[in-house]
Amino acid sequence: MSWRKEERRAERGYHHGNLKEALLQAALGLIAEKGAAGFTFADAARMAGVSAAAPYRHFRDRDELLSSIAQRGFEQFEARLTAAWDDGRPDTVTAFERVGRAYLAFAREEPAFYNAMFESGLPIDANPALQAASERAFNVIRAAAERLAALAPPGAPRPPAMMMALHIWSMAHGVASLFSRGDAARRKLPMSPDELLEAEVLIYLRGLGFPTDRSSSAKSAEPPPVPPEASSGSGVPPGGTPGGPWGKPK
Amino acid sequence: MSWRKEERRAERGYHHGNLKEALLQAALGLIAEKGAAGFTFADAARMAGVSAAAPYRHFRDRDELLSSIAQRGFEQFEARLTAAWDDGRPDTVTAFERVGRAYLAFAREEPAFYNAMFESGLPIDANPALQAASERAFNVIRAAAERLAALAPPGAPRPPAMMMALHIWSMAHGVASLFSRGDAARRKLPMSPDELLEAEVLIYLRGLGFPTDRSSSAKSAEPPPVPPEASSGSGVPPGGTPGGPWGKPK
DNA sequence: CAGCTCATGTGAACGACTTTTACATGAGCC
DNA sequence: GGCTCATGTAAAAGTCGTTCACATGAGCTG
Repeated sequence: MSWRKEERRAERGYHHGNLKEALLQAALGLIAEKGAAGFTFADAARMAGVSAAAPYRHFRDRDELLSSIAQRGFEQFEARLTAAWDDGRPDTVTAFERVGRAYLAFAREEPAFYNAMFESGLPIDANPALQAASERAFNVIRAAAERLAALAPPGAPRPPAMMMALHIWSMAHGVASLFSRGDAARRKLPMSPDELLEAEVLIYLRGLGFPTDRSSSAKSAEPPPVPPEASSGSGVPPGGTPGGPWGKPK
Repeated sequence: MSWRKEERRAERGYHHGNLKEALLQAALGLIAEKGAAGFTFADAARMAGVSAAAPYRHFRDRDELLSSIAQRGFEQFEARLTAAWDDGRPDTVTAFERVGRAYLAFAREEPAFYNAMFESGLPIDANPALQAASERAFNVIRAAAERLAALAPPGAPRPPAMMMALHIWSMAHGVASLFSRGDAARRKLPMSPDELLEAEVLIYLRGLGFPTDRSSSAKSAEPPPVPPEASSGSGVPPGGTPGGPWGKPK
């Protein structure tokens, strides 16, 4: 009937038991609340109920805590993008769009992670592990772009997948940074950030010669695994809105 | 033969004479060097040769100095975008491209301003003057988009200028944030940020139905078929490179 | 169980920063 | 010449990041 280690330690004697994790969680909350710049090492310690010196047993300094959070962020980011991509189902363009929305959703729903990853000003390429994690996340977009490029329409030249990936990334990051968070999010837009990005990507893909209408999707030589009956999934409809990527052309 | 005020004061007696300006300049240098997060009020004071309390005669607090810099940044930004736009000369698309490059050039050449404006985490919409300045800068892009939308090709529906402007802004900001500065700028790209953005915008415009080739400028409303000859061009020719917005279609 | 050891936490201390307060200086005006 | 007010200084309080010597106690070893 003896308690297991974690449970006993959680009752906080002299030794905290989970301090590292507790600090990470506390920091996550603080960053979400006040930004990575305003986040304070001492505050995290206080929130975990330990002295200001305790965190140094688990992190070399404040920056290492921040890096740890960014690292986790990139891992979760990668996971979400991978899930959204779902190996290109039901069709490549739809899945691609879903990745874009997942990007925005992550920026919106995980402001602390996003902040640590992209807005904290910490030198990503100084930390190999961090850089690798960010690389893995980007590779999801890259792989998706690869698949998209592979089914380039017959008439058009095949665009370099790497370039497409960088373009899509910059669009998603730009929209997320400018409109989907904190400051400028209040800027009154004619459409939601999700719609804005979706339209942007669709127009871009059309510019590359991809058919972006579900109706005209399965023409030439690519795998259309799914009949055109659109799943009425929740959230944003998977295709472009009827009438082109933007609402009312008139 | 008496010296004029400024000159006498510049010799620094008890009163500095230009402290406000000196602090702004010092801060600009410090931010360019160590980022807005690392910039320190005390350091700026030291650099100006005054005590740590002196700056409080000119700025309510550290944030107000930062806001002042961001404000100036937006003003210079607007000026540069306006100059780049040059009222749409010699033709709308060319001028539009130039605005994009001006955006990146500003981010690259004025890292301190750009940092204060977009990466310092200060609440832009909390300061009406700042918000207005940022609005004015954006309006340059908006006006350019308006002109572009006005000459929409006959076949295609006319895209909302506001949406176009937001799209272009997000592209420029995304490329600048991700690839054109500090951290991830080291990420090895297949092309320069300038080329990346140019291709992105050109593909986007083509997606809207705009002719993006100078040669076939006033034709019809479809993506022009591309001859397979690829230019291995260096530099960034102002139009789309012949052979499409990217280098080697192959 | 005694005792050892090492990971983990504490408290005190240092220097730097932000901001406030009381005081000093001197430029411009009568 | 003297007044006054903008602009500077020094000192102090409070916070942070960080280090160091020391305390605690969990888990092993016998």
